Amino acid sequence: MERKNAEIVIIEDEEDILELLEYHLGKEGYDVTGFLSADNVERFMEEESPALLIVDRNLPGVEGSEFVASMREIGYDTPVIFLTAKDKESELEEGFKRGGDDYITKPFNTKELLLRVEALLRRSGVKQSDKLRYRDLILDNQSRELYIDKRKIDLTNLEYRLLYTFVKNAQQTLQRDFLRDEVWGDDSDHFHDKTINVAINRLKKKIDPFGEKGYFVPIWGVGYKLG
Amino acid sequence: MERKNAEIVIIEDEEDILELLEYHLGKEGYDVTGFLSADNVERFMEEESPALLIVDRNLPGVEGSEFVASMREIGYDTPVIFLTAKDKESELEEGFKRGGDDYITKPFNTKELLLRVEALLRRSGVKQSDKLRYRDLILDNQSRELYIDKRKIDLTNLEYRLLYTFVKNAQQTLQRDFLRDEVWGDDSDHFHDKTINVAINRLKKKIDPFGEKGYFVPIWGVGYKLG
DNA sequence: GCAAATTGGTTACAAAATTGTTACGAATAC
DNA sequence: GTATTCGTAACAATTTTGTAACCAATTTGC
Repeated sequence: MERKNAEIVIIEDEEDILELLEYHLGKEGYDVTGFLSADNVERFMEEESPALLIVDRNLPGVEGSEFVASMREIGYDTPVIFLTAKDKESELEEGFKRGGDDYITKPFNTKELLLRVEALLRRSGVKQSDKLRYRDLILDNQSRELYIDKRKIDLTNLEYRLLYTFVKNAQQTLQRDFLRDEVWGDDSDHFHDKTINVAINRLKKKIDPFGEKGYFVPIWGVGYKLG
Repeated sequence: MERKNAEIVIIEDEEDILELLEYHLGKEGYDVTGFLSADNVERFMEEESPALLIVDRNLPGVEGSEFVASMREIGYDTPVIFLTAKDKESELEEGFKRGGDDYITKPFNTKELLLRVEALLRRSGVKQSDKLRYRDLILDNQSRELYIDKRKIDLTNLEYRLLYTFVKNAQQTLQRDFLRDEVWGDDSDHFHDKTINVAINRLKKKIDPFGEKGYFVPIWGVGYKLG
């Protein structure tokens, strides 16, 4: 069961460790955002609702477990894995008591960290996000949104279904008949010649206003293909 | 938040360790049942539905993680903490992959074990009885009340369920069919077109009388999404 | 090569589909 | 019996999408 693409926030003041974590988690397909202190994390959480927090205990300013406690206080139930160099029993207890779910001591084994992240996401019931990618297009099928370079592009229902069909069948030439059945539904009796053209045209304008990317390549007499 | 009296099953073939665990967990108020092998555990689980399993990896007969995997296979989602003398990375991975939630190596620190048991019970337990947040909305699921900026907003039963469904599935586009099933119940034969619209409309007016916050974004031809 | 034929591209407009709003009354709860 | 809740209906407002007309590009037959 894959749960990749989940959004993970890391709060860690040691930059090399932060980078290491970002690298490994990113490679696994998680969407990682790193912070060097807890300062702006609350605002970020309001906006993004990440699925998991990895928090260093020993942060500058507010201490890690204090931050988590205050998050719990105001109602956030986001799963937390504490990270710490210290190994003292009292600190461990404090971390759990303040709402931590797991505890990993530095230096940590990367494999174990990844396994614990996965296990915790599984247990806390994070919904698997299914995103489809094609070049710089990211189709988030849960929110039914299209992102290009992290920018959200509004699509109508028809446009979304159309683009989805193409991305789902990337590398293939989609015949007009296929598109009609798949996107418009095969019950349509009178199907105008240019309906597909116009729809693709409008889609093109939205995702590539300057016509420089050539997403849709017409295959003459057949249909279209992603390019 | 006390979660004592929870029923815990321990499967451990070394009798002295089993006794030690039974003693400490019992002292904390848990209802503990020990097994020396996985043999009769499945039947016990059918009868008692324990809240947590503590499973030794190195059991006589069926290996611990195999047992857990087979439990998962037939639908049990009971949280599992593995216990093992071994510390090899491959075993760790196998344990997590087969559905374990946590991993403690022998000899273990009793305090840490108790903390991890508590944390896991907390996480897997009363998942929905807490507070749900979305932006400035706080849904207290115990009292079934909505707070906005610490001010209580009275909602009807339907309105609460509707809002709950949205907050529970924030970031997702909820299709009309889904909302009908989830909020109104799937037994409704004649479901009027506009029922959802009107309900959302009323909810909107209550939580955002001036229509300045845009909580509900219509997704044309699909449904609604929190915005 | 060149013109005719065929297919795709573009634009504006109108129809169609969907959502928003309000009022009314039946059902339910108090 | 009164008040609240909620579904229904009618109508308004909005958004989307198909159609048609025309232009551009490509292929085909000669």
